[in-house]
Amino acid sequence: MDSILNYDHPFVCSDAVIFSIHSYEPDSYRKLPVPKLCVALYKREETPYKDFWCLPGGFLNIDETPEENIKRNILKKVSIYDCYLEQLYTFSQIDRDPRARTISISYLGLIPEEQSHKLDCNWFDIDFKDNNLQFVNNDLFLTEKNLGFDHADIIRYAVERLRTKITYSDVIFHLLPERFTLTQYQNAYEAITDEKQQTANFRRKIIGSVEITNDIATSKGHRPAKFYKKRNVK
Amino acid sequence: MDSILNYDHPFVCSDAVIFSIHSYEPDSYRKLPVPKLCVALYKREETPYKDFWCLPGGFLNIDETPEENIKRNILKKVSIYDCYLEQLYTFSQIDRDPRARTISISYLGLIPEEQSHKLDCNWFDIDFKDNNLQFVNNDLFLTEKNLGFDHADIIRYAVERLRTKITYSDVIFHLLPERFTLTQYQNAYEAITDEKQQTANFRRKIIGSVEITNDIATSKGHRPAKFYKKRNVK
DNA sequence: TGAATAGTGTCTGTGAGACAATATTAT
DNA sequence: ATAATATTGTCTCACAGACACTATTCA
Repeated sequence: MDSILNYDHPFVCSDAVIFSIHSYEPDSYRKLPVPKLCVALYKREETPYKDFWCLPGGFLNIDETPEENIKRNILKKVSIYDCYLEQLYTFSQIDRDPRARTISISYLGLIPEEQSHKLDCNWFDIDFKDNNLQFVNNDLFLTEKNLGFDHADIIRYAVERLRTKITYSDVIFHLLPERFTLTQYQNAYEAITDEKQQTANFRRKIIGSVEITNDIATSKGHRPAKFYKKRNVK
Repeated sequence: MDSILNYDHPFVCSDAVIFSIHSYEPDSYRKLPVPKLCVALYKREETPYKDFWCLPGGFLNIDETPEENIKRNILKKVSIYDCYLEQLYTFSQIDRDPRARTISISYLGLIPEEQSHKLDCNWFDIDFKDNNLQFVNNDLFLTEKNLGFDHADIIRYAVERLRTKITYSDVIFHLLPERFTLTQYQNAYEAITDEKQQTANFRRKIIGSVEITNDIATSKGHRPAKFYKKRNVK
């Protein structure tokens, strides 16, 4: 037993890909009409990868679980104190960290737009150009090469997981407010898949997962939408 | 940087849930007519969990990847030198190993029946009683409590993953021989899901994933089945 | 009234599920 | 012929996709 206790073993860390949807209303500071899937990044201030943009995360202490660790680190690095989180994949290329041998337990996180705007955190819209991700925050434009470590790989993997998962689960509700219009729902879906849906078909597909409320959206110059909420029955 | 290099950090290990399908032909040493999903276990010879049955796995060295590590350990502990493997989940309860703080990167493995019989390895049929797994190898009967560590949790998780995955992917072919009858295919599917399929419907569902060969099975007293193989086009 | 967005109707094809029937082999 | 397993046919229903249509608000 003691023999295992002092052999040279890898370090463990966590990294989280936290997504939100940013809508950019026409009356917003930007004129982009398309809702975008976006990700929370922070700029590293130490070597290695100083000044590169990274996913929030950090080294796992001996007395904490990876879930506790990632929560601690997303609060510290992107100011998010609460969001949906699920384990994604464990990345373990030998050379993924130049400081030491590390493996990273990655997490997928989701947070609704309204909450995301309240945080001291840099959100980057994700553009899917060919097969390469690009990241945009106002005037800041990043490619995969501007990200530290293997974090572009992790984000790519997280996008795939999210796209798959919205087809058979309810996770998309973690990106929506408590009450939402079906257009908001469809916008979120399209932002994730990067594919337009036909409204009538889309609504038939998802109508069973929501229930209508008595609230009605305010709008200008057109018919206002009804608000829905997640249906909680199985 | 050096500061990270000597802090007390968790150990990393791997564990593999390797499945096969055992058919038990009526002329076999057993009279069970139902094909069974089974899992490769070995009996631990050291503390902790001495004499408990465990998944093959071991501690990750500083210079190997988890994939290399799990391959090394399944060869050492259940004599499997080659099989399909994919990462499953990383288990990390604080107290999962009484020796030290460890996290385990788990893998899902699949191996066809003919290969499984050639190995020096104990295969346990899995019975799904209520919500509790039971494991049977001839006269040996195990419940979840006879397994070491959190390995019953890991097996449970692996079964779920496998059940989900056969509905949208081709992984089931890793449990079948190169050439197989559609009855073999259906048997494997039913062993995994623990649910009977209607043959006509099942065949229509999967017929696009296979192509027929010129070979015909040998059989006694009834119509022989045609052999199929995996269709390799996309 | 018209612009703008919300929301619905209909047709078609595909595929799953239930159930019944036919086909082919060895004895 | 019969037993035993392989293999196919038919009907129904649910749902996805394409596309055209109607509804409601404010200016």
